[in-house]
Amino acid sequence: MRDIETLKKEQVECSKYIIQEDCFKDFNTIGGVDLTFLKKSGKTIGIGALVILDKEKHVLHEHTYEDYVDFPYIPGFLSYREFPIMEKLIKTSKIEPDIYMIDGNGMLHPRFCGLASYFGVKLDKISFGVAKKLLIGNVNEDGYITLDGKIIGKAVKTKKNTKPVFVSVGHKISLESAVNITFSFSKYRIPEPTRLAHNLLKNLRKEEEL
DNA sequence: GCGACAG
DNA sequence: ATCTTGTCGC
Repeated sequence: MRDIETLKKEQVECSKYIIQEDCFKDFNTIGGVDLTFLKKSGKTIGIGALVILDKEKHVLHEHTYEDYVDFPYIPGFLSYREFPIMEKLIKTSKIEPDIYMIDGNGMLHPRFCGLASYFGVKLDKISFGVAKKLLIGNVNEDGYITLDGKIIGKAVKTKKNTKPVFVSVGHKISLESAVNITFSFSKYRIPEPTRLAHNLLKNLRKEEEL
């Protein structure tokens, strides 16, 4: 595994290519991406899931991809643990969604390059992140999250009387659109795309462990 | 050194 | 994230 300082430099470099504007006029499908991990004979295995929905929240396609994982989880470096499988996941999918919703952060990151942005820039895809916990930054009264004087995301209440989710730009989309899409695909606290991807993995595991 | 810390 | 049952509450 590469040196942490080298990885930091790569993240800073990658952040320079992020486009915070909508590179689309409209879209028809959105794909939720999530991963789960398990141990097999001492080795860590990761399984990625992609669930594609239409605007009516109807599932159009489901796909999974499994492989070994060597990189550990280090806050701020999630990309190096999850991206390899995510890349294979979408490249082996028969259907490609217009936009990707990733379980994690985009620019809401110490070096403005979280998993959703890394994914978008590396694969040249439209993407944004939705995280369940705040990684960094300060939330103001309007929900906007700032870091070094820059707006890096927004705390969004997708469901009343519950904790917010943290939305941020991944690549080729504006924060406003990412937030609007998050709202339009929310039924529960976690928006449907990533929630269903998570459930797919949960059920997949329940079946093969019996 | 202390505390924080996506999944 | 994962290990884990029932249970209190909207």
